[in-house]
Amino acid sequence: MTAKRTKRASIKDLAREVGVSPTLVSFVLNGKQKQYRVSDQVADRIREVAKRMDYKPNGFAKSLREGTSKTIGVIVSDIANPFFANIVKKIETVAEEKGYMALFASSDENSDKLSNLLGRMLCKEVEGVIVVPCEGSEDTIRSLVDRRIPTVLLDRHIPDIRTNYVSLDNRKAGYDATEELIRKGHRKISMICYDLKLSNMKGRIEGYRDAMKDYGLSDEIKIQYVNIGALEKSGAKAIDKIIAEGCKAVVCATNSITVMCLRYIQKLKLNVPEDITVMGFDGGSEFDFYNAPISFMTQPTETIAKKSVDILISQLQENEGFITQIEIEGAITNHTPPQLLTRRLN
Amino acid sequence: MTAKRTKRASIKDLAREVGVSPTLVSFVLNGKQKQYRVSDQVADRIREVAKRMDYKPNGFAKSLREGTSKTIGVIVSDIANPFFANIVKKIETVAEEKGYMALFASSDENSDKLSNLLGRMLCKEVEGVIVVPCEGSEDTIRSLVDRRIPTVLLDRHIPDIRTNYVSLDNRKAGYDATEELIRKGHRKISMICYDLKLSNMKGRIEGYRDAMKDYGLSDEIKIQYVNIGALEKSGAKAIDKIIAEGCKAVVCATNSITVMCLRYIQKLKLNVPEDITVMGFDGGSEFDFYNAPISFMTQPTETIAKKSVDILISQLQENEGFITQIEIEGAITNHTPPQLLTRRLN
DNA sequence: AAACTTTGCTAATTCGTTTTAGCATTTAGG
DNA sequence: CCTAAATGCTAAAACGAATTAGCAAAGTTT
Repeated sequence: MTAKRTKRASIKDLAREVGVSPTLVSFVLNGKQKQYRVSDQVADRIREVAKRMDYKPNGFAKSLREGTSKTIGVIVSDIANPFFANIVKKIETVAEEKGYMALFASSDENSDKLSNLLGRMLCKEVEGVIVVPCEGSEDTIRSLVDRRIPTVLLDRHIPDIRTNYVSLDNRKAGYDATEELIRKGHRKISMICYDLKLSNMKGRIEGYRDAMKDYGLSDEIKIQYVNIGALEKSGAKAIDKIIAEGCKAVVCATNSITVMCLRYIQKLKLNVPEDITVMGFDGGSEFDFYNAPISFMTQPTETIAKKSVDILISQLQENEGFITQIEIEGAITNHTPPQLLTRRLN
Repeated sequence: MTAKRTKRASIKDLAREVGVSPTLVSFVLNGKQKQYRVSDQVADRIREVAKRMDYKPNGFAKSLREGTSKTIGVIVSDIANPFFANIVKKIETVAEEKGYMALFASSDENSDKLSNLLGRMLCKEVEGVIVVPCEGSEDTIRSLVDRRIPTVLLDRHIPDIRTNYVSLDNRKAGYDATEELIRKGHRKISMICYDLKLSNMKGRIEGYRDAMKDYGLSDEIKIQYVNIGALEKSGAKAIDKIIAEGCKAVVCATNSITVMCLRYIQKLKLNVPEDITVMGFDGGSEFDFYNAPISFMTQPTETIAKKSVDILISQLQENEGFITQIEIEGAITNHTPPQLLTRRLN
C-alpha cells in the first residue's frame, strides 16, 4: 500500500493512447489546431485523453526548448522584516500579473549568503533578479552586472555600479524629516544612524546635513553612529550624549533605531515630545500602542515594489541596454496615540 | 551599444573548445574524473576552459534529465504577516541546508488564488509543497493529495484529509491559555474568535471550552465570534457585550483579535489588567510599547517551520506513503511593559 | 486527365545534460 | 609473444516539448 508516485503522462503517452503522433498532441494542446489544420475529430480526442490522463506539460522540457523560464529571483536582506515582507508580497502580485513567477530568498545582510543564493537562483534559470544589496556585496553585484544578468537593485544602490535601481529618495527623505523638525521650531537636532556604508543610510545623512545647512544650522549638525550588532548598548550611549548636548529633537535613520530610541527614552522617564521630539523612519506596527505623538518618514513600499518589477520585466522583454534609476519620495506620517484620539491635538 | 546578452556556453561549446567529446566534459565537471578515468591533462584543460568561459550548467536540462528539481513550493496565507514571514524565513534556511530551494507565494486567504498558485508551482516542477490552507480550499488540497503530490499542511489542517501537517497544538493552547486565567482566579472568562471553520480556530475554541468544563465553569462559557472583514466594528460589539455580562477576563484567539481588543479597551478608558485581563495569542511587535502587563500564548514558529520542511523532504527522499501529523505545544509568555521594568512586579 | 492546392498527418531535429555501451590503444601477466 | 586487462576516450540514447519540413491522399482547377 505504499503510495508510489506514478510518473506523469508525457506527450508521447498521450500520443500512444490516442493513436497519433506526438506532434499532433503538441499542436492541439498549444491551441494551434487551426494553424496546423488538425481535424476536429482528432483534436477532440486528444483533448479528452489529455484531461482524462491529467496531462501537465513538463516545465523543464518546455523551458529548455524555449530558452525562457518566466521566473525572476528576488533577494531581500531580511524577509522577516515587515518592510521587506510587504515589498515581497507586492512583488509577487505584480510579477504574477505579468506572467512571471518570483523566487524569494533572504540574505540576512550577509554578503556570502547573498552570493550563494544568487548562484543557486541563476542555476534555477531565473531570467533576472531584484536584489537588496548588503554591506560587502559590491563584488557580487558587479559580477552580476558584468555578466549582463538583468538586475534591479532595491532599497539601496551601489554608486559605482551602473545598473537599475529603485529606492526611496533618501536624501530628500532625510532632508524633509529634518526640515519638519526645524519648522516645528527645533534648532538642536541630532541624527542617529547606523555606521554603514549603504547608500540609503548615506543619503539620509546627507539629507539631514543639507537641511541643517540650508537653515543656517551647520553648527548644530550632530550625527551619532550606532552599531547594528549592539544596538541597545551603543544606542543608549548615543542618546545619553545627545541629551547631554542639549538636543531636543532627533531624527532616527531607520525603524529599528526609532524603536530603540523610544524605548530608551521611556526608560529614562523622559516625555515625548515635551522633553524630546522624535522623527522616526518607516514606522511599523511596533508603534500601534505607542502613547505619544511622533512623526515618521514613511516609504511608499508598494510603489517601490511595483516599479522594481516593472523595470526588470521591461528589461527582459525589450532586451535593451538602457538603465532606469528611480528614487521615490517618502512622506511624513503622524502617529496618533490611541489615548489621544478623543482629545484635541495641537 | 545595446547590451545583448550572449548565450551561455554549453557543454558542447566547451567540448569543441577543448577538442574532446561532450561526454568527457560532463564527466570532469561532475567530479567523476576518476570513476571514468579521464586523464589529468585533459581534465585540467577542461576545468580551465570551463572557468574561462564561465560555464554554468543549464538547470532545465539537468532537471529534465535527472527528473528532479530540488525545489519545494511554499504557500502561506499572508507573507506580510510577521508570523508567516518568520516561518517562511526559517523554511528557506532549513530547505537550503538540505539542498533544496523554496519557492514562496502568498494566497491572501483566497482559495482561488491558492489553487492558481499551486497550479503554477506544479508547472515549475516543485517536488512537493508546504501549504497553509485557507477557508474554502478543501477541494484544492484534496486534489493535491489525490494526485500523490507530497504535501505538508502548515498552521492548519483539514480533518477529512489524510495528509501530513504541522501546527500548534491548538486545543492545548486554548486550554492552557484559559487555564492560566482560571489559575489567576478568574471565573468569568470569555473567548473572542473569528467565525471561521479553520482547524486552528476550532481547536482553540475547543480548548477554551474544555478548560472551562474541567474547572466547573461550564455555565460561564461565552464565545464571541467576530467578523474578520469588519474586525473593528464586530469586535467593539463583542467587547461591549462581554463587559455588559460582567466578564473580567478574555482569551483572544489570534494576534489581530488581541490588538483590536486592547485598542478598544483603551478607547473605553478601561485598565488592563485591573478592569479586564487579556490573554493574547502570538504577540507580535505591536506590543513593543504596550503599557500594561498581558500574557500571550505564543507559538514555536521556528520549530513549526523546521518540522514542516523535515517532513516534506524525508517524504521526497524516502518516497514512502506514511503520514506524519505533528501538533506542537505553545507556551505562555508574559509581556512586561517597558515602564514597569524598574518597578517591582507582583 | 494532368496539374495544381488543400487537408491531415508524421518524422526528425533541437534545446543541454547525463549516462550507458563500446571502441581503440596501451600495459601487464603468464 | 600472445592473451587479458586496464586506460582514455566517443557515439548514442534519453529526458519532454516545440517546430520545421515534408509526405500522402483527397479535392479543385483548367
